[in-house]
Amino acid sequence: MRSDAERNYARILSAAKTIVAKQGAQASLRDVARRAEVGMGTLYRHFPTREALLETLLRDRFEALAAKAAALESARDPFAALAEWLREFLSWTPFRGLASALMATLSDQESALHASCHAMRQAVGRLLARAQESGQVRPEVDSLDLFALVNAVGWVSEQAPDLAARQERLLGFVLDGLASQQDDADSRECR
Amino acid sequence: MRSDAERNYARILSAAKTIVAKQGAQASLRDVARRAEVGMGTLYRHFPTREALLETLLRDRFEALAAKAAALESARDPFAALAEWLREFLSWTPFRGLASALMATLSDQESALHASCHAMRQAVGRLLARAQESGQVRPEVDSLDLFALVNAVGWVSEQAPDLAARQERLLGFVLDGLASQQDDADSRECR
DNA sequence: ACCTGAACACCGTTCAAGT
DNA sequence: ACCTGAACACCGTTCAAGT
Repeated sequence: MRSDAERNYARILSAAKTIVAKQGAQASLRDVARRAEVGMGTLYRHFPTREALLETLLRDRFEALAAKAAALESARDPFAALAEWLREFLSWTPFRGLASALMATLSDQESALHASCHAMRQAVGRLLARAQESGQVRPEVDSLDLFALVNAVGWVSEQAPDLAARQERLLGFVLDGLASQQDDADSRECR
Repeated sequence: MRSDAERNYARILSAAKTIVAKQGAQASLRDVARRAEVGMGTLYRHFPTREALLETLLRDRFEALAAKAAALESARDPFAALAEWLREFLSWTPFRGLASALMATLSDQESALHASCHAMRQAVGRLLARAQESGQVRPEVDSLDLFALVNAVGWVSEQAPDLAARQERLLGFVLDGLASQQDDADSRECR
């Protein structure tokens, strides 16, 4: 990579980090180029799609989360390990629209973000399987359910500050819903 | 209302219904005006904001859902009644972005959609209270939790067709999470 | 190789000019 | 009273022209 290209690449990423944090995933790419003091064509040369740019902003974090999941595989309590990973996942909210961007990667197999997410999803899938083998999580739950629900909680938290404040609570409800149920529907009536 | 105004109002609504169903809540207002064969100023005269247009598209349904909730207040099983209302709520998916639009009304007290939603939220709040009084739902859940979580499930369903297919399943998990829990965290371990 | 920025086709919003 | 559509300031994307 030519030195001016390398410099521009770094400037764009730095600008994008700021602008996307402020404006969300739908931030103006023109604003990014302006802040990076770079022509629009330069931005497109380095990041052919908006998604490629977001992927570069997110990649490191996904790798870290995948590593965290791998580490938690040897935890004593598989359910607690799963819960801890999910809390960790939700604790990082780099910009509005993240939940939506992550869900979009499910359909779009070609995208850079899809690849970036895949290892992480595999790793948390193993955490889920362990929690199911130990009988703590309902056997019919799969990793898509889990990924969808945790992103749903993340999405809710993006919607309003007072909902962000409830994030742990809401995750708790969802986790209890995924946990093995001891009571059936009948016993719930008139207790 | 002058007769040409009345005609334009109806044409705009009809066009909006089609375009918004296709493009979602972020549909192009220009496309709506074009399809209605109306100038942009006419659209703005009748619907000063995008939200006002959406509110008019949604109002009847919200009233029906509020009425449904009121009717379910006298049901024998309050938990089943709540579950039925939530399924009914989720069964109607007029366009992408609905969940987001509904959540936005929470912060924006001035909006037309906020008013439209309020009666419905009150009504389902009473369903929730009944289910709590009967001991079927955890006492710490409030109606904002419930509204957030049901919209979260609706949002997930907007993200991909195979997630829409899981909507009932996901709602089931969430409902079980809100239901009174018989087991505590310790008893979940190594069962 | 890489960068620039004008060009193009869109968009939301406003408002002078019409009837 | 209501309607029209051009005008304005944006946007994403492309690409001829430069170095």
